[in-house]
Amino acid sequence: MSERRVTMADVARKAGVSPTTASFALSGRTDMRISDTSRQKVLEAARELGYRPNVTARSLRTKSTQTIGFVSDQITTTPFAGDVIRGAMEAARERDNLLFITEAGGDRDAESSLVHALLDRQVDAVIYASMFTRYVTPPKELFGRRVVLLNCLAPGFDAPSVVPDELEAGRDAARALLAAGHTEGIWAIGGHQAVPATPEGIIAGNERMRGLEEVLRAGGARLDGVIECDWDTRDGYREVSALLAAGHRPRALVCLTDRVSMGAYQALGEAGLSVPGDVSVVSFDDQDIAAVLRPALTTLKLPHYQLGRLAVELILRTGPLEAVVHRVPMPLQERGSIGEPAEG
Amino acid sequence: MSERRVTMADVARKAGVSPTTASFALSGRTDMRISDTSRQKVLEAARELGYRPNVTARSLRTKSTQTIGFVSDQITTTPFAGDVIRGAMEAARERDNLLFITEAGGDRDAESSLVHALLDRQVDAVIYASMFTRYVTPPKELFGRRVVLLNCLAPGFDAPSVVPDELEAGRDAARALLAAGHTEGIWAIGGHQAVPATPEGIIAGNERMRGLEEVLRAGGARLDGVIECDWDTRDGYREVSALLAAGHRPRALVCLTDRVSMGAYQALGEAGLSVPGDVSVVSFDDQDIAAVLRPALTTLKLPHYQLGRLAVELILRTGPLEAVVHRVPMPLQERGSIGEPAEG
DNA sequence: GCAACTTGCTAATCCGATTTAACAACGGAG
DNA sequence: CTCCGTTGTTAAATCGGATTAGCAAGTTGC
Repeated sequence: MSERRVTMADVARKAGVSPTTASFALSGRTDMRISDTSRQKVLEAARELGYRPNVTARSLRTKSTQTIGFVSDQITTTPFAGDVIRGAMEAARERDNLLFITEAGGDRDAESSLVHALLDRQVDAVIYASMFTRYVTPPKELFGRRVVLLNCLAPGFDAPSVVPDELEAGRDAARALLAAGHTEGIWAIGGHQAVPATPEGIIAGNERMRGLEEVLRAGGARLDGVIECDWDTRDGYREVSALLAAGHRPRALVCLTDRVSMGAYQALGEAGLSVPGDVSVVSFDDQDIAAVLRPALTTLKLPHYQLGRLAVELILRTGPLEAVVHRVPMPLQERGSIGEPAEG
Repeated sequence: MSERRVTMADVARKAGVSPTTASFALSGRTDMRISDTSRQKVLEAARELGYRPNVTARSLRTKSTQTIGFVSDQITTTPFAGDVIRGAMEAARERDNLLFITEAGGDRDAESSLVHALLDRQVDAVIYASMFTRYVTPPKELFGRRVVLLNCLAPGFDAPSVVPDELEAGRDAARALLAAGHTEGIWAIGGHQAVPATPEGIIAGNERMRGLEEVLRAGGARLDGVIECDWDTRDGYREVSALLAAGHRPRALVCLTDRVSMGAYQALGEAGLSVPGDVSVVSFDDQDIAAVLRPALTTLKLPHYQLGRLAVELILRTGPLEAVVHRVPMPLQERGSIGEPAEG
């Protein structure tokens, strides 16, 4: 990229010392004896020439490129991507690292090819990311490499995972309802089980429900029903409409995702029921719509930024990576959709 | 990253030739005479050992890292980011290049620091991107470097720009209305001028209006009025409500962005006017909401993916980059919001 | 039969750093 | 005065490839 860069040799020449001395002076190693005067001369020369080390050349010897590869199935479409990448990027920058961002689009061959491209560039580690929490099988090229699994799990693959703490989020949803006084008339919309159209429910849905049921039961509250459905707005609308049409009068809805909540709002509105006056709603994910709904939705936020950040922080810790599952808290975004139980 | 890689020396040894011969055989250069038998032996050995060249080491000599840096002000929040990056990434992959993605968050110091980090890693070129079209001053570290400006303009800075063709989009909006028979009762909402809260209007707003007015006039149509306002949903709602309250009865609205269109829909709905039966609406940007509004919005799409793709394609073309402004067409997304003029 | 070319291959350098091994110069101990 | 240990510095090797220069062996031309 044009204009010869200043090299260490240039600095050494200007300072009147050998490249070796310049190297030691610049790296600031104390185990090699460099006089203060030499060190000053080198530092001064480097400053004047605007010297910056060539990371590529250095890495040839040191084996460290201060570079991390990021491979995901999808970075576009989803609201997930931006914040995860920003979290990873900021953590990387704090330690003078840079990120190669790639996307395989779910294609195994593309994935292998991308991992090769990353390894050919000697990345120090690879983040293997999924856009929703699920089980994955990383490409064989990653075996034995320094890898962190982001938002996914791979039993048998020797690497740490970083995932949202869905179980605790389920508990927190229950606690939020209990704290507002809800003990009956509670329904869950979206259910434990994933149906094919909602693969993101496989892990998230199950754990949210487990946590929810555990704390409700311990708190002496009752879950009147669990409605299984896909995780889209129309599903929430349809199921809640049906629920009301069947004569049920819920006091609180636990919607397994914000899109379902949005559908629930529509159904409740049509039935003349207000949130949270007649029915409280607590949700999960904190997607964009959560804040713009009226009333704004109380929801347990997927900690995208923190997931990205922690993945990089693990990588940059010294020492080998342990195959542990790190669960990142999903903070409760308290907004206006939970109230006291309606009378009657 | 663990496990010694296979080097070219390994391949040469296995093939029983010198590293030099192996290098020539593998690079497939025809100007160096290598016998077919030697070439075969080398290729065979490389295949068996699973040899892959070390791009980092190679770049030390060749000066090319097959790596491009991407610096933007913001990659999160905005719907812009995902598609731009995907376009850039896919174009890069087609030519065996990888992207360093960085975000400066509008901070000049961070920007300089990031550019340095990129240059230290010997990137072949840098894409300097803005999240909305505007004039920028790239950091001085980029002077004399191979740079493409994405979605921004920098007069005096010797680099090509890639921007949406807003002027032609304005013309196309006019053509779409003319084609449906509209010649009067046409109002523009969002105006030419940017107000402080809507910096993205500075360039986009002006050019869209210029194109619109030019073609409407040439087509014998009349623009009844231009309403200046910020580019948010509430602004569209307020201005269109006011317009109707003042007794005007528009036949077509040209909304300068989809968010304004959404507000206009609300105002029209409240006034009992239907789209497109009573009032046609044409818009710009094609944000997520455009497709989910009822009726779905006919809008001129910001070509994010194509912008990213073209930026990389320019960089990967051989030869010097010319400081030309490349305008990428904004395709008309024909949906349901334009109809024949209402009788009246 | 000998110079002039080809052909096929390799030794040696280079790219820009880091790191190992060794070498002067000096001071103190014996 | 020699031996030895410090101290400060540098020559040389190394990392993994690309590239230049040159060297043998075989062909061709006359």
